[in-house]
Amino acid sequence: MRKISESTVRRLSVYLRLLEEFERRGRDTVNSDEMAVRGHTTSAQVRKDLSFFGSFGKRGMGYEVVELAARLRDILGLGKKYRVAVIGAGKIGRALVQYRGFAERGFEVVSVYDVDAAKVGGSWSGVEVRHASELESDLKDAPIDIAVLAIPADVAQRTLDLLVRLGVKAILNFAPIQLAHPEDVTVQDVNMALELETLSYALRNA
Amino acid sequence: MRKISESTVRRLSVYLRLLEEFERRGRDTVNSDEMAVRGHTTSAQVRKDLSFFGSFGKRGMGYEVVELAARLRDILGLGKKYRVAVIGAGKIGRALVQYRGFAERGFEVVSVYDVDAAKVGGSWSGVEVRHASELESDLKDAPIDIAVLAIPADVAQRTLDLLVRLGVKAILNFAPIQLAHPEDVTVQDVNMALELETLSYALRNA
DNA sequence: AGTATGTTGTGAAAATTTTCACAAGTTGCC
DNA sequence: GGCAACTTGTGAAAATTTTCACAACATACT
Repeated sequence: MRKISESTVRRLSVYLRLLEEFERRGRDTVNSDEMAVRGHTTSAQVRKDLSFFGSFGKRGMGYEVVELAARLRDILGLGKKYRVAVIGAGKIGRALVQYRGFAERGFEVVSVYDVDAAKVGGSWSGVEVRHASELESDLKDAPIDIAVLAIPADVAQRTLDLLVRLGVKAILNFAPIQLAHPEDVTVQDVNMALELETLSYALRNA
Repeated sequence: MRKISESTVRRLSVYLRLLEEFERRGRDTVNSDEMAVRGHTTSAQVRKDLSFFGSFGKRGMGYEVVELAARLRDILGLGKKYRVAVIGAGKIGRALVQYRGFAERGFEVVSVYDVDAAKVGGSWSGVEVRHASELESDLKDAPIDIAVLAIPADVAQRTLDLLVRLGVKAILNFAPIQLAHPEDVTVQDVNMALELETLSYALRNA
């Protein structure tokens, strides 16, 4: 398949969010223009994005909400459950474990790791906090699909290297640092400093 | 000034993070290639990004770390302090108020708002939790620069409309929904579902 | 059946972003 | 001073992404 750009994938995710809202409201069909307005894009862009994967609409009519949502979930790989490990039992780690949206979308947090003995052994919303030293043997017994790095910047690279060595291919990184990683490993950064600085730039140049 | 792309602004932010690390380590100079490797881009891209704003390097030598960092802070508008209000005293709101990186970069959280009477009146790290109904009069007395939306999706649009009416021009949105807003208002979305789905897509198509 | 209206899917054009490639400038060394 | 080694800054080329524009359908109504 032709390489799909990250922008397109992110927009598909946005479209899916809208479709889910329409599903809840019981709407039957939607057209590309409605999706565009909500996604801050254009109807041509919506149709082009979808066209990379097939032809899901009906000329003159638009798209069936339920069907298109199902197609998008399939395209985005949301058909299966993912096992997630959260590394770092600080505030971000805690907020993530408790975040309902995670489980709703099939991302199951199976364990939390930390180096702080005071936290190890506890249970957060039914998820056990384990010592970081057990990560290696745990992952050998029961591999995970996604690791969330919610640890300080100065240990993030080292931890990522370990995770890569243990075969993890997808990482959600909250540490405010750019991590080096092999090509076949996907790293998504969530970086508050970056978002704030983008706002700051916008304000300065308003 | 020629319109600068959001990609460029985000990369500048990434470069700044690296420069700050080098400042701490006491490094004097850096060249475009070192910045490129750490920012997952190319040296030509680094130089092009900087060239939109001026010419900060010295041929044959690279860039002075301290000077370039200062220039980037200026470009990104980090010279001034920003007054931030957090709307929503849930888990995300709490994590944000306690997040040190915020204050470090000159983003001062001046208050937190919620509708839950049980939370109102409390103090989080010295920041008072106030009732949402006071937002309007508070902002008239003491305007804020940035509002952080850490509230459920179904009240996010309504709240954004209010904030816009009160003159807020920059919003950091944690609600998993695309918000409509005037052109002169900047909205930055932090959307976990989106990041997870990007990872999911990558895993599926690995 | 024919006409009017609406909307998709998609090549082609336009716009934007990234990469290339090299002249110009800087330092260090002999 | 002259030569070698680097590295920036930047037009031009290449690649990618977005927008345009319209033929191809689909439905509803008379």
